[in-house]
Amino acid sequence: MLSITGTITGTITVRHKSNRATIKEVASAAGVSTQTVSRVINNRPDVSPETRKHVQEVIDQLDYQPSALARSLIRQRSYTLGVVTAGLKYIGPSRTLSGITHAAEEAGYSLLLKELPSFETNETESIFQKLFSRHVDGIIWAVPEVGENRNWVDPFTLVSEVPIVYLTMEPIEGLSIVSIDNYYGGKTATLHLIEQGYKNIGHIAGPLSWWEARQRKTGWRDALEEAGLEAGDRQWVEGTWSAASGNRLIPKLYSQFPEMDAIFVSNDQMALSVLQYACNQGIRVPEDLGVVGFDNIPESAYFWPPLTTIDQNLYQVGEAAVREVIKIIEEQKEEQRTLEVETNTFKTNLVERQSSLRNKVKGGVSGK
Amino acid sequence: MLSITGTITGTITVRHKSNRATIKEVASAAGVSTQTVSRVINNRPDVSPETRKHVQEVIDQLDYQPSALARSLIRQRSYTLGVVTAGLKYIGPSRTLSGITHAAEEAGYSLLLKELPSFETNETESIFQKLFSRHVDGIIWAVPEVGENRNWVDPFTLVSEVPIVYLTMEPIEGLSIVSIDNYYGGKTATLHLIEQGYKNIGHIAGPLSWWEARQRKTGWRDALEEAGLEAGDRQWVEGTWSAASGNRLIPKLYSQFPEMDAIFVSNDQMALSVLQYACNQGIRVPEDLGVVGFDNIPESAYFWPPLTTIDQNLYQVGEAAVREVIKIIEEQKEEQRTLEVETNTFKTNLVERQSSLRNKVKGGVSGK
DNA sequence: CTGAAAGCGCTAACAC
DNA sequence: GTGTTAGCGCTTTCAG
Repeated sequence: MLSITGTITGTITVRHKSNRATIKEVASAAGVSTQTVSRVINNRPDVSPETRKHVQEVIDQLDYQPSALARSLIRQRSYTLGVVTAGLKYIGPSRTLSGITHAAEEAGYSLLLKELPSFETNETESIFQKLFSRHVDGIIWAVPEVGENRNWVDPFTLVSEVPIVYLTMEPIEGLSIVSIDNYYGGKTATLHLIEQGYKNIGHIAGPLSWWEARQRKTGWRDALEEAGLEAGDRQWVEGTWSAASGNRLIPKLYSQFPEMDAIFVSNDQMALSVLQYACNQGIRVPEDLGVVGFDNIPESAYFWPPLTTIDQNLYQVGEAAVREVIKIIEEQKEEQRTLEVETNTFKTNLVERQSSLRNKVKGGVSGK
Repeated sequence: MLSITGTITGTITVRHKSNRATIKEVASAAGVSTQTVSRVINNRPDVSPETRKHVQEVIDQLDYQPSALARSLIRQRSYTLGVVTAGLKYIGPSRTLSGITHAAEEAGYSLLLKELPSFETNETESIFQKLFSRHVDGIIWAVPEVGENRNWVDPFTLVSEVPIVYLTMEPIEGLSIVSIDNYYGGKTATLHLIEQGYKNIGHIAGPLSWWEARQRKTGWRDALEEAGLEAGDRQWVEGTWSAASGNRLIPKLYSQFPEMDAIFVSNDQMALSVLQYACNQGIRVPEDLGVVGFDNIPESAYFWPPLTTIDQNLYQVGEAAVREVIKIIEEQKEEQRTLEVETNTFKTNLVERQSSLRNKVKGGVSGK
């Protein structure tokens, strides 16, 4: 899409002096050695109260701020985490990132951010190299597992360089992983529909190259089979996560599976297009068709009818990842040897709204 | 919301060696001085072909990667940009950030990310200090102008330290700014409704502490007044951007302004709740009520009816900000004196969909 | 073409 | 308590 740019150019005199005071300048201004200044800024005990006070005054006056770069170099510790993400324009990755930024801020760590150009890229090696060259203390690999994108670089080789926490992937022994239990989510959604009395439950899956999409689909299938219901191949289709794909696929699914009376859709965007289709075709939701989505995007409470969905707390996942990686970083300082490697899995929550409540009294809009 | 956490703990032997090769090691392994290695990795001409080849082999063999930290220190140039954002969980800020990451990657710059805990915080001073202490070459202040959040620190003082590009704010002479023309967007939306023959056009504004919300509202008002239509105070209400607020306010607006036959809503989420309300009340859109939103979120094409909205290319804004700040960084190396400080303003685009098309033949879903 | 010396800004280890 | 020396990993003089 073309946009017109308006540019107002004004020539103005600006000088970037960039005259940050150094420890040396502070030292000579205060008439002490750099060492003493160092002791003051690091709150070391062995400085006389008067000296400390005096040095502190000079520091304030010169607006001195120690260089984190120089410190990182000598301490071999940067208090910086590398974060690798992908698809920031989607709600999921950015929610996760938000959890990461807050937890990192709280712990006093800075963040070096890289966004992969796509979910499946083979540039992962160079991304890691760039992060290593900036001496990150740890890495959070916040890229969902898609296709072979976990296999470009051997994770164990990498972990030997620096602690790494992986997000959203199939648990592997020896790797630190934080995930949402998507299988549980898919199962919960489907069980809910079964409880509501629906018998013929279809599914619009996400792209099956995604681990999360496969997990959700398996949850759907297992719930049906365990309830003694059919879960055949004609009962599901594979989407791309986009509402456009849902829009395209829902007629196909109906033609394959005409008796369908409920549907578990693998994300809220695609569920939205199902609601739109239903509205267009005069199919009543939830009477003729029960619909459950996944993600609990903020809008879903305002769809028509309000969408029952599976809430996943990705913010929490981001926070947990930061805490986990920092834990490993701190531990490795002490005992150089064995580490507890954990897999943290968060459960999802069912958010019941009108789109699936055939039995109960239909209320108004309910938030999450 | 409470989530159950499942933790699988496995003790495993992992050793983080972190044995990155140094230039010294490469030098002695290759039997040359560190200086020669430095020349090779920086592609300097004055190395004999044989030496270069030999050194390069040793580098490859040792998997040597120069330390960006040490380089930054000595060169007084980090090739790192500070990015300050807020509200990453919203679609706008993360789209902008995505544009920033891609343009930065392309230009060979790393990104240090900070997210403000809220849009209005007075911690801005310390955020800047932290970025300075990491020697960022420039800063992108990607926080929308809300309330007094631009006045915590004098921007001119800051700019004297390091180049800064501000996003989404009222142009100020001497500051480098990249914005969307929200006034134009609001005007375009309203003119479109006028062209469709609507006469009584209401408005749900965003929170007026936001510069963008004020601009959109002024665009709405001016469009009406220039067309000789009324734009009184009873014709608008102030929301919070959330769908919940729209849901709460739309009855109020109707009671203030019963003859309303169209509405310009300041974002798509609130517009969604208007559509839901209309559906509930049996108000036909677009026949009884024309609706135009703002933002063009991906879902808006799948609302019912599909939502006419104003598309703003925030990805492009992010890219432009990176290019602008890098331009200033490079320029300041050469001529220490005068700089061209620019204000870049991008126009918005009207995306016509069913929710406002009373006159034209109603088609199906139209994408952007 | 190549190496030796100095130093970016800071801190660890040792003297006094 | 405080200062001195050395050096994190690299690049920039300046000799040779």
